[in-house]
Amino acid sequence: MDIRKFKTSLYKEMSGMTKALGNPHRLEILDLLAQGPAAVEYVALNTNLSVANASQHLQVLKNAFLVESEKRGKYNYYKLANKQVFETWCALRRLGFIQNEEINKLFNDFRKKRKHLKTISTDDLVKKIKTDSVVVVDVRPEEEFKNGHIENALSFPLMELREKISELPKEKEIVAYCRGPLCMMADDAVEFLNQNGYSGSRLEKGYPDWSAGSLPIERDECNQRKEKGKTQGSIY
Amino acid sequence: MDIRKFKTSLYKEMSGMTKALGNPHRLEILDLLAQGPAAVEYVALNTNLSVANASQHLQVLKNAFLVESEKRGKYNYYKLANKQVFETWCALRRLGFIQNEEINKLFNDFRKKRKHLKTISTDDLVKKIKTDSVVVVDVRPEEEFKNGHIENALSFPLMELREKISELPKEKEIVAYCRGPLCMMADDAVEFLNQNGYSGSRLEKGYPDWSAGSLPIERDECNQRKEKGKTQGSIY
DNA sequence: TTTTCATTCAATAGTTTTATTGAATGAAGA
DNA sequence: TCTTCATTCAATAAAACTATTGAATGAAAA
Repeated sequence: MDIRKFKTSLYKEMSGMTKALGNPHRLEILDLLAQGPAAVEYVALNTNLSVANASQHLQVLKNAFLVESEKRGKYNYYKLANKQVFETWCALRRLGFIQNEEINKLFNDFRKKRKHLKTISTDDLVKKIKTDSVVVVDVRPEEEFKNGHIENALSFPLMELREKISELPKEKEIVAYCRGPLCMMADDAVEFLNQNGYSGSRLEKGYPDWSAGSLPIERDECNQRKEKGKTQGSIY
Repeated sequence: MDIRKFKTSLYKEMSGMTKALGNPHRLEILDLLAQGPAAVEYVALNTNLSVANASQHLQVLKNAFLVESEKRGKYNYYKLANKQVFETWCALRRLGFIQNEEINKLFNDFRKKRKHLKTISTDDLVKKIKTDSVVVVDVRPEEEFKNGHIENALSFPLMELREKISELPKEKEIVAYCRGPLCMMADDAVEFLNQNGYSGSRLEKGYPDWSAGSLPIERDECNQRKEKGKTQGSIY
């Protein structure tokens, strides 16, 4: 039947996309690329994959039109193909938390172990920024900060927080944010801040969610440049 | 590293869901279940799968918490686990059409072959219903109509349209709708209507989209009942 | 030109997914 | 009780996916 063939082709083509999403590493890669363009080695470092393996996963995502690549100098930068990719990932993330008890448990158990850290919503942060009652701190690696960050946020990469913490004011609330709800960098930062007499809290979601909500951001002009050997892997 | 383990578990758990979505038959099943609860045999008939195979795919979806099942009499009815499942499927569908040229091509080629059929948006239909200038016709199988349909729509299953067409008024515009944008039943209906001197057009999306948009629907009171041997497979 | 090196390619073995088949289950009806 | 039959289960072979390894590519730098 003609219509059967059509439907078979259509759903098959659709599943090309969903198949590409059906792998834990590729989901993690998408979550990372939501921060901005990244080279293969950076992706590999931050996802605990070998370079060859990361490259292959990136190619799978590329063939499914979920990411695009662009050569800059000797690096090949991959990024999400468009906003809808991030929105779809958000829908999946939300679905996971609603439907899968195990995901909730994993998440809550992990966060509880690290004390009860204060969390604030995007709306609350917007209000607090208006009254100038908070300092917003971006704890992601500097590269990601440069690719785009919440307006007026300060870059305090988690790795450098120990050395730089004294630059922060003790009398203001410090709101830390990171890659997103599945990222624990902001939690680590808040715990460390609280231990040192600061009043810290974490933004519930991360930079990509903020940006997707059309809230004010800033971007480094010359984010093309990349110093030799400067690539800093995450500690995880 | 502790955080690495956590992330690995989290993304792995998430991929349980996306893996279940990574198969063309299961996408088609989800699209079908968006119409309402359906028994295994009905799913099998409408997706061109063997009963055993359909059952297995349904179980995969169930283990991923995407669908739920409920025994009624001797039938096992499966349905989408919640609204977010449909919303996620919509996000994926949208992504497919935005990103995948091949999907667009498939779709447009197929529709062009069947003449240029007039399509109207949900908003337009809402307006036209207010001015009472249209007759809305549900061309899905009767079972699906009974599970829920657009308010005041008439049930004209595609299979019975030929016999029942004379019951429709020639002076009003007839708007046909079906399962959704990937379903071609409404197209078939409109083509047949136009060939017979009616002024037909198809609603762009389908019943589940209408319902998800909180637009007015009706539901049969006694949709539990199912007459023996009444199960009508689609013609595809 | 030669060297360097980020990335990709190609081959492979191990694992997972898939469709098919026929049998088993078990609830409803006779 | 026995029969019916919608669904699930179990086994299997074919296909697809995955991580690993080491080599190949090819553009930038020396």
